[in-house]
This record gives sequence, C-alpha cells and structure tokens, in this order.
Amino acid sequence: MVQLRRLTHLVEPLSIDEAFLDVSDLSDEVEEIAANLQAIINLELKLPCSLGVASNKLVAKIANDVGKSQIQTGDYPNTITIVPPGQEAAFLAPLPARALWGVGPKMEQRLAKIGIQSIGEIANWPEEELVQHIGNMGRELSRRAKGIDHRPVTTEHDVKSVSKEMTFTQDINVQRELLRALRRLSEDVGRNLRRKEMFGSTVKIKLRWPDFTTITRQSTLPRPTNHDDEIFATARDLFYREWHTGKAVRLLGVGVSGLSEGYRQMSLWDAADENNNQSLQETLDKLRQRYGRKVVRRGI
DNA sequence: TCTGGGGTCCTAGGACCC
DNA sequence: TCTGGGGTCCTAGGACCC
Repeated sequence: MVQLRRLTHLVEPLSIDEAFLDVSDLSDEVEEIAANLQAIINLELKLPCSLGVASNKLVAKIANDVGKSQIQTGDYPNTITIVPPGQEAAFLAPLPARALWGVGPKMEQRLAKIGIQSIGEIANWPEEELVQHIGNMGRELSRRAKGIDHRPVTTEHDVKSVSKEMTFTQDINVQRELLRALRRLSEDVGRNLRRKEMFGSTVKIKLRWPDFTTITRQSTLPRPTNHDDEIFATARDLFYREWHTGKAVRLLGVGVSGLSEGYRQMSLWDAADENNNQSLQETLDKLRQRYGRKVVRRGI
C-alpha cells in the first residue's frame, strides 16, 4: 500500500493484497502509470503484480481477473490488462455471467435457467424482464453487464461489524469447552473493538451443527458496548437458547454490529461501576499485550 | 461439494408505534 | 371499537465477496 500511496492518495484497499487507485488526476498516460507501478512492486517487494485498467472499478477489477486467468504456464501472473474508455460493454460481453460481481453459484444457475450464459446476454435482456425473473438484483446486474459503474474510489469505509469464529477440529459437546471457546471469541471481538475505539449494540452468535446446518442468534443491547464480559454474557445467553447438554457443535462464532465510535452513554448510577470495569478491562488488555493471552485467565 | 474466516448486502417476517 | 397503512427496528437466513 505504501508503494501505491506514493503514486496517489486515492487508494481504496479491497483486501490484503488488492486495491483500487484513481489516477485520473495524474498527467501521464495510464499505460505508463501501470507499467511503472508494476515495475516498482516487482523490484521493491520482489512480488508479481497484476493490474487492470479501466474507466471504473467494476471493469478494472474484471479486466484484472481476465488478465490473470489468461496465464497458461505455472508462472505467477504479472499482467496488465487495459480496457479503453468506450470499450467497457464490448470487453465484458463475451465473458461468462459468473465473471460479473454479484453472480455467484446460485445466481449463475438462475440465469442459466432463463438461457443466460454470458455477460453480453445479461446486457441484452430488457431490464424490467430481468427484474421479473431474478428480482431487484436484475436491475443492478443489467447496469453492471453494460459496464456502468459510477462508484468513486473511496479512501476509507466504515466498518459495520466485527466478528470472530472458529471451526473445531473435532465436534465438541462438552459444555465447559464450548463456554471457554465462547469466552475466548468474545474477548477477541472485544479487543478488536477497543483497538478500533468502537462500540457495538448488537451481539450475534453463530452455531454450526455437525450436519453443517448453521444458525445465527442475535440480541440488541440497551447500550453499545466493547466490554468482554458484556459481550460474553450476551453470547452465552444466546448460546443457551439453542444448546442443550450433549449437543455437538462444529463451529462457534461471536460478532458485534451496530457499531458507533467514541464513548458510550452512561447513566449516572452506572458511572462508578463503569469506571471500575473500564480500568479492569484496560489493565487486562495491557497485561495480555505484554505477556500474552494466557497471563490472565477467567474462570468462565 | 463434504465445506476456513471475516466481512457486506439483501430479503422477509414480526413487533411496535403513529 | 374496529380497521388500515406506513415507517422503523429487530431478528434470521442466505448469497456473495476476498
């Protein structure tokens, strides 16, 4: 990301190793910008790097996917794929519908049922008919299939939720072990929230049974929190709504959403208690940061 | 196909209030 | 007292993304 931001501050990270750049303000030709950037990353990071260049994020992303997929040998892809302005729809048309953002395995099947295989076929369908067959998503897909995407490159986006889950190597049906896992997940989520200086108002748990069916249960708190104990207590209540002795669990997850920044509202009579909790939590965080997670353990 | 983890967005039903 | 509509929040599940 450092290398990217040297080029422009308009960098939107997409994942750990992908990002959108808006280089429309730079005076150089895009071909040149792309080639230089690739060379810098190859040289400085000793890593391959593929780029897609287009007039919008949707087409740039797909162009990059296409470029990378055309590598025949076992080499790591190090490609540059450019779609000139005005060529967006033509570039997308022959690609399989699945290449479009928002088309996964299920949507691919639904589209196939009405005879649509390619992005071009989506673009050619009357939008309203598409909506009749596949719902509101049809409107969005119709636009995307034509290469239309007006979303700007945004340098920051709000985090909407924080969660942590774990799949057990073996199904677990021992209450004590499950609660210990739930406690640990709650602490991870709490720490993550505190690191971001955020509070959340809705606690959600995720349970997966050995047959792979997965359920979620959530509960909204009267006030936002980022305290381990509060998250855990809520998660535990939710857990007991679905779990009974002996029931085996494959996966356990804890998440918090409804996030807000800053300090939570406190009622007056909570203040003293609150301060104690706060300082205890901060002390625990510091101890764990210095000596590791296991330095302080709670009895579930 | 036998399935990891952390996210976002959409839909749909129900409760509640005006 | 009955009826209806609309808005909002909460909950649950599912599709999709990297």
